[in-house]
Amino acid sequence: MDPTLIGVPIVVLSNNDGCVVARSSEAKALGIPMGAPFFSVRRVCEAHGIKVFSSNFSVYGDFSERVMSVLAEHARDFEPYSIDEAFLGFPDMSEADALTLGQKIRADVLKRTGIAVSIGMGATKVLCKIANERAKKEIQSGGCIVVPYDYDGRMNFLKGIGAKEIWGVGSGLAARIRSHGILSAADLAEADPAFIRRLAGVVGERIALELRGVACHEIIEDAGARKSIMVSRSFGRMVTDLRDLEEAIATHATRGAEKLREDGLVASSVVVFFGTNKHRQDQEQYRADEIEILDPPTDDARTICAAAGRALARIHRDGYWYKRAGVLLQGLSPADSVQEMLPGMGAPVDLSKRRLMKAVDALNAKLGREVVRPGSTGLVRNWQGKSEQKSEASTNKEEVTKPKSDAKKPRIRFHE
DNA sequence: TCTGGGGTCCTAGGACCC
DNA sequence: TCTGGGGTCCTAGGACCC
Repeated sequence: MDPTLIGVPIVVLSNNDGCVVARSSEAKALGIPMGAPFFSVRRVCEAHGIKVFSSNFSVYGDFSERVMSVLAEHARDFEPYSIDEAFLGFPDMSEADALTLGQKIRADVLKRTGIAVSIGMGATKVLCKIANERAKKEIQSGGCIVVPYDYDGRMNFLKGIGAKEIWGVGSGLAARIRSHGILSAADLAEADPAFIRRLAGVVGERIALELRGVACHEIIEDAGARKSIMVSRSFGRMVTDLRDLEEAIATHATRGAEKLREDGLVASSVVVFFGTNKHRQDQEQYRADEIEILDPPTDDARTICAAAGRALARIHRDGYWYKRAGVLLQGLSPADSVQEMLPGMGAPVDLSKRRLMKAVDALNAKLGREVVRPGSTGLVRNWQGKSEQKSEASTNKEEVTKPKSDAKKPRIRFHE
């Protein structure tokens, strides 16, 4: 969006301008670590002229959709995996054809979206992920790497991959297998599956098998309905007042209810949680969560706000410096399923309420996010998080959401 | 005196991912 | 001073059933 940034070191920050969550290669070369708290690298950024941006998820979501739609054209089996990753399936393809195809897809995405992608190809998802990481790092690969199909070639390829770099192997699993001498992806592929099963459970066993080329993770074309909705934020500053906490919880509950309606779902319970700053061990710590049943299940912002408020009142304690609060909606089911309820299962759905929420959604779609919202969400909201370096670049303005198409939306979600 | 066995469902907590 | 947010899956243990 801004060609003057080509070749310039750049970092992008998490919500609340908290941590570094993305770095250009120039910023990586200057030694900015992934996940660093921004305050700990601010001086380095200033000293080297590193450009710093707040996150801008409406732009990322827009470009994600563009890239995904190009990718989907290229494969019969297509699984959007995250905002910037997808799995594509090509059964029975030769090694040479795979490389040609990968390069073709990469060129097509670049041409039509301006986004450079890296592509890893192999017999299983775990092998693809390893190849993709190498394609990203090794410029001479041209952005596309195929894991050798033959045994010797594959083992040679896996020798150079540390165990911790394997998809699905976190710090815990890496430490456990390391104590048994398993240091590389090749070591894990060679290990006895029954032994790995005992050592690392089915999760570890599947990873080991995938390294051998045995697919344990299929491409999931339809992820199905989601199982929970969470909305939470850190505060821009310490919060001590119950009123501020109430406003934040009401705001998150309102957004959660909106997400329910976007997906055509209702929730049967809401969990409220909040806590102090866990990084500040010099301060008194308090964390709490509390559930409130929603009967009948609902997507109505006012009902969910009221329930969340009751839960908060039960667990709130004065005298702490709070840093974060949120809301979790659980027990999700399709909204159209609650209309036929058995006797004793609660009051029938009030259709006038549904019309009201529809009107609210229509107004906010037209006039901008949060133009119409419950008064309990507050007016001043001095607890809100920081976003001080947001780029101007926006192809779909956050304030006005795009008109909804009738096409079924792929199930990709990301935080705002 | 003696007290089964097999199964499902739910939940909390942990690990992991991006 | 300052440290993100939103998910899924697996497992163990308890409740409960027949």
